[in-house]
Amino acid sequence: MSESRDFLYPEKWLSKASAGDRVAYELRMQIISGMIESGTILSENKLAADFSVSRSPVREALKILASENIIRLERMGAVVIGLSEKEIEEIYDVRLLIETFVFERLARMETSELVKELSKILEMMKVAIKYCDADEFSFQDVLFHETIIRAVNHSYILMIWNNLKPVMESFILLSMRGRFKDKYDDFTRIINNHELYIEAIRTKDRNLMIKSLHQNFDDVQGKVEDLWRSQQMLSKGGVQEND
Amino acid sequence: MSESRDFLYPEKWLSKASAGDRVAYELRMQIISGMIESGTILSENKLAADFSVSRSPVREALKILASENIIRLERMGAVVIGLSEKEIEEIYDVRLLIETFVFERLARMETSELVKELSKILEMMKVAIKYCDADEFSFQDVLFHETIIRAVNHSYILMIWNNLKPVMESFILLSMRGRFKDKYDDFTRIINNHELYIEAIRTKDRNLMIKSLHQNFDDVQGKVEDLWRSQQMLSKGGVQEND
DNA sequence: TCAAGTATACTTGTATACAAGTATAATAAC
DNA sequence: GTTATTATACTTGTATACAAGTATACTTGA
Repeated sequence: MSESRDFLYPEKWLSKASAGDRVAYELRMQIISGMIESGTILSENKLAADFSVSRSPVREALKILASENIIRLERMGAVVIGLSEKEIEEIYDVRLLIETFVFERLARMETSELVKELSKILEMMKVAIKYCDADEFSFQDVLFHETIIRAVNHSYILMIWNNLKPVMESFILLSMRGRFKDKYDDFTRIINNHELYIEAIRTKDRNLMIKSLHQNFDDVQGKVEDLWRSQQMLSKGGVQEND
Repeated sequence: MSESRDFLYPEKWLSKASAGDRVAYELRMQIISGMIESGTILSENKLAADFSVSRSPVREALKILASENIIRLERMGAVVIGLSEKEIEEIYDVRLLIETFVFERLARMETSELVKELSKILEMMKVAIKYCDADEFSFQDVLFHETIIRAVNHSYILMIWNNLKPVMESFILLSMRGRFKDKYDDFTRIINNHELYIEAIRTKDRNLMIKSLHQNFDDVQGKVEDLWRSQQMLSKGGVQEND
């Protein structure tokens, strides 16, 4: 296949990565981009040949991708699941779940340091836009949310994030690369939303946070209704001291 | 070390497991039980020798345990994290998060089949109690919650569960084994709580579900306050249609 | 032409070998 | 005695080899 680029995943992000990680990152990009179609059966030997490595790192990569739910390990071969609309919605459900959880914790913490950190990342994002660097922009975007999540110091919430992150990162990366071509003005909206998010954290305004979070999802995907449905789910999560 | 049993994890649950899985299951039990102390540095070679397998399955096991957050892979050796009070609270946070999410979905579904399934599992639990089979009881207990989660067909929520499950299972297993010795009457309470849970699903009574879920956590751990704190977190998760 | 059995070319899982890197300990220089 | 350097015994990551199992295709028999 004569692709314009040899690797979909930014090579400079792989400087210290092992061969297994490299295979995982690249394979993930190929799956999420649709370059490898859902339903395809992957063979360890074939992948090893394609990537010019032995089966060991390939096995490692397949285990990782299986834990991320984008492939399914079966008796014979690994079946590609990929990211359909359903999966993307589900990822948003989970992001909404954990970021809402995190926000509740933040509301009881000193957040001035975090706000400063986030502002810095936002500046970086602006620079990335200025120089049309989609990859850098995506990196900072993911970092923005990771920084918020890390701030509450919750190892099992972080565990969920770590499981979700690679898929999200790949998805955002592909999405942003597309937008830098034809929807350049989207980015001012994205920046505004992130500013809203920071403001929500600063003032501990829960509603503002939910709003900006939803708009952020919106920015990546362009769908609204389902997200607000999830949000309604959470809003019904109250219990009126029935004890 | 002259333990009364050679393996902590029930061997009959490992009938189709690979050597890597076996090492993971057993190592996890040893870590969670405290037999291997937090801070211990595990060596691949030493573990391979201890378990009489090669490094390949050991590496696999360490990767699994690292993704479950009970060890941390570093440059030289794997450092045991284990389950302190903090981690247990965090696991409960996550369970509360996902089971609440799941319940909201269930509230909009036909649940008669699920209720029937859960009733069956509950019967099994009763039999396990009758015959003092702590392992079987734990198995059914975990299955009970997994059945509920699977019912909503949400692959990314299931992904979180799959990551959490082994640690939970081990923890419950150890906890229940202890109770069958000295706190036998705890089990009638546990059964009651599960009946409450089923009733909550049947009648789609959210408050009842939250109540029984908390009592269930309570049953495993014996702590209340922190759980109700988490619950309060969720209850403040509402948004008043600010759009 | 069709059924049954066998052969073959796959598959996974595990063991082992090796290369490259890192910490510890022992030795040498001062 | 202290510091610097070398040697050694670890470590991880990757490649390769092999055993056991499974699906496909082919052959053999009717």
